[in-house]
Amino acid sequence: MFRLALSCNDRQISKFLPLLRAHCSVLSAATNALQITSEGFENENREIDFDVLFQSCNKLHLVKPLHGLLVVSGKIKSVFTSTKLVNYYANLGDVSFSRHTFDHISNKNVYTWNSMISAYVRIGHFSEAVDCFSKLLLTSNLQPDFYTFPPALKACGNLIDGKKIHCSVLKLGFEWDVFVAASLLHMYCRFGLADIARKLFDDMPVRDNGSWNAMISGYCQSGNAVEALGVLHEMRLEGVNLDPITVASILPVCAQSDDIISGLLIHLYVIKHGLEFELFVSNALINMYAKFGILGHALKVFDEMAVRDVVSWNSIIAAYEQNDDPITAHAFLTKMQRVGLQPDLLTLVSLASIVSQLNDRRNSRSVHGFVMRRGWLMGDIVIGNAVVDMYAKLGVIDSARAVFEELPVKDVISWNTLITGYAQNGLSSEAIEVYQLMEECSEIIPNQGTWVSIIPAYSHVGALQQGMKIHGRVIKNCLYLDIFVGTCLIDMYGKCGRIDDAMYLFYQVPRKSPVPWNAIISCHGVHGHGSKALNLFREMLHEGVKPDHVTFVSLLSACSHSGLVTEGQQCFHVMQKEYGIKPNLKHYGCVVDLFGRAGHLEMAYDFIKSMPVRPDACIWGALLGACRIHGNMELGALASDQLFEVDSENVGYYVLISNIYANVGKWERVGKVRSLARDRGLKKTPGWSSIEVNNKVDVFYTGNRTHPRYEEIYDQLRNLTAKMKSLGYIPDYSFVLQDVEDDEKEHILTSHSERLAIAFGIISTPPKTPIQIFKNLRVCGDCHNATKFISQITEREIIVRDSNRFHHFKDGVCSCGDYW
DNA sequence: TTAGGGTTAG
Repeated sequence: MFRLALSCNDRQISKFLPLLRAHCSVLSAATNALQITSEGFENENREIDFDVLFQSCNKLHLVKPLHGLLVVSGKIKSVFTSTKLVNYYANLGDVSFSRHTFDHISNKNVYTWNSMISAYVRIGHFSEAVDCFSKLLLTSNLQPDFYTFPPALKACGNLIDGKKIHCSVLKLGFEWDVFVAASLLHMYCRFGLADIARKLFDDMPVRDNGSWNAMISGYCQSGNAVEALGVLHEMRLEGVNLDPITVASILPVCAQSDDIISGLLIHLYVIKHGLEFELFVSNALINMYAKFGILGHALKVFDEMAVRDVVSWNSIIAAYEQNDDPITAHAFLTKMQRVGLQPDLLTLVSLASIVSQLNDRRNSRSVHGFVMRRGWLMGDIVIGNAVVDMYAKLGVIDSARAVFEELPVKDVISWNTLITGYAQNGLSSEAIEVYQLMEECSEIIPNQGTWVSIIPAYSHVGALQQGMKIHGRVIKNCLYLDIFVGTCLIDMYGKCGRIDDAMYLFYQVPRKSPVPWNAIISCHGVHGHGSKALNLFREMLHEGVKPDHVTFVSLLSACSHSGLVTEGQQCFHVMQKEYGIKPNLKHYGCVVDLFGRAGHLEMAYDFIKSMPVRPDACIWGALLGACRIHGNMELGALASDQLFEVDSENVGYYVLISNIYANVGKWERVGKVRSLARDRGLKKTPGWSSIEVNNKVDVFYTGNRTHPRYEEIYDQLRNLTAKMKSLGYIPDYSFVLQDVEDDEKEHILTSHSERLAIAFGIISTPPKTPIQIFKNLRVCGDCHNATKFISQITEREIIVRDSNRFHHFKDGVCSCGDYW
């Protein structure tokens, strides 16, 4: 409309005015004012009274067309009037109209420029604001004033520009203007030069609340929580009262530094000084309580608010979403829409997480569509990353990848999200590939999140050498004392068989939280060092660290791997009685495993029957696994019946039960189970083993003949088998699950993936050096026996990690004592 | 007649 009006000639305009008046005539007071003004416009060649015009046109939504008419006819002579229009459009959020207006003002003054700069800043278009500021300096003959600097300082994107602006401030003598000074303080803090800010602050002749707030929020935004609280303390000592802005700045600091006491005291101050009905304050309180996990307090603040904006709603939604209550979070979202508030970008960020927590694949598509239709996916990286994360968590990793590829800008979090997505869906090789692609982008600098996502992927495929390289970089970045990175490294060394290194690292990292303890206990567990795991648990208690539910999973599983039945039972008891931890299905599964592995199959079954919750597939799976080890076909059949009722999709269980039948030669039943699996469209997970030689991971599938050195590998295996037999090795055909002749059975056993990997290790590493391999499923019993012989013949230490635990072979024996 | 310092995020 505006553009249309600009292209009108005088005749057209005079035709348009009566239409305008006719339109206005339906509205009384405003219309009168408009009528008088526009008559004045028509009859007299004088400047229009814009204030009157504004008031009336604003109500009628007619500012734009009138503005067009007035500009064209040259009625706006005063630069103040036209600049006012720049601000008018900016307040409407229509910065392109502001710019259009701005560009048509021929006699701009500094007020005009200031208005344009701050219009850009207000909507966050900082680079345009900086451009505008530079043009003011370079192309106009005007000088900036003290209104120009605060928005310019807010907009500047780097320290160099910031310092230039500071010079300009000094030259013009605005340094001690409280507004300009606060902006300078904030700018220096933002770019990590808090000491320069502090010096300026100390030198200020006059300080107001804004100066103190700038210091506090500056410290806070550069991550210096302690200093921020320090400034707050000084402020109190000088008798300055906190205003709503101080409170809204400091509350996130309390949350960030986990300082509940300060948070509560500030809330008390808020109530005492009547600040509790300030919107920003309430919103900040909700967020703080949510971070502390005190949802009751967050809800109380929310309930008592007289006015709520979209931030309030987003905050209460995120509070529940981030505290594992997606259902309540979603209920708030529905309420928010019911009161007529439109969700914004951050609402959708929460919704993406809610949908993935609810495992709701159908609605994930709607979220994606909604975000795309609004154009947010292309414009904002946070929502883009949230959508990638949503798909990854739902296991729809191809969609996650597709969204990732389409993001116009990718930051380190986008990459970390995708790497974690692959790793957590068991696709470690893909995770590693993506990480390597990321390393090729020079503009992306890996951070803590990157290490936490890539280290587990390396440890999953047993790439110790690659993992150690990452360890080196972590040390360089001083992140080795970070609890999360440290724990990943402990886990990696443990899973790669380097338990001493894991222990060394464990004693370096902070150990106040149970997280690193859980990792080291679990490491000892999978190595079959049950007593050591129990000792570590006692040490943990001695150091005053409170165990959590994960600690007991690690501990129970450690006991079950080492056959410590009594100790395991005690742990299960202590967990409930002393620590008040209600057992979940994982704990129950460990106990079933504890009894089952030790051969107490009836005890395991009785335990399942006594459970207060419905057993899931893992529970029956544990019993079935135990039946496989101890060859109990009857109980195995019972377990599998129950299993297929709760989970008929997991192919592993079909394999287990068919193994039990094959073991006792019931080939007919084997055939039945297999065809059942086939009918349900399930394919057996192929077994593979991997080995890392010279920084490269080689993967072998059973019977694999595609490896470039396969002939040498099979030669090596033939030689070994001959030597093994002379030492008393007898192949155990019960591990061959096909009904074939004995010759063929021996060949099948020899080409199991674990044996191919071991043979490859023997031919490609120096004699007598240790070999470490990884198997994705459980190691086969015959291979276990064979490896004992191989370790004796080759005088090598052979470490095999399977999906269950470690087997450490040396001099013809295994550390697990054949208990696994 | 324009300005500072403020709450939510992957």
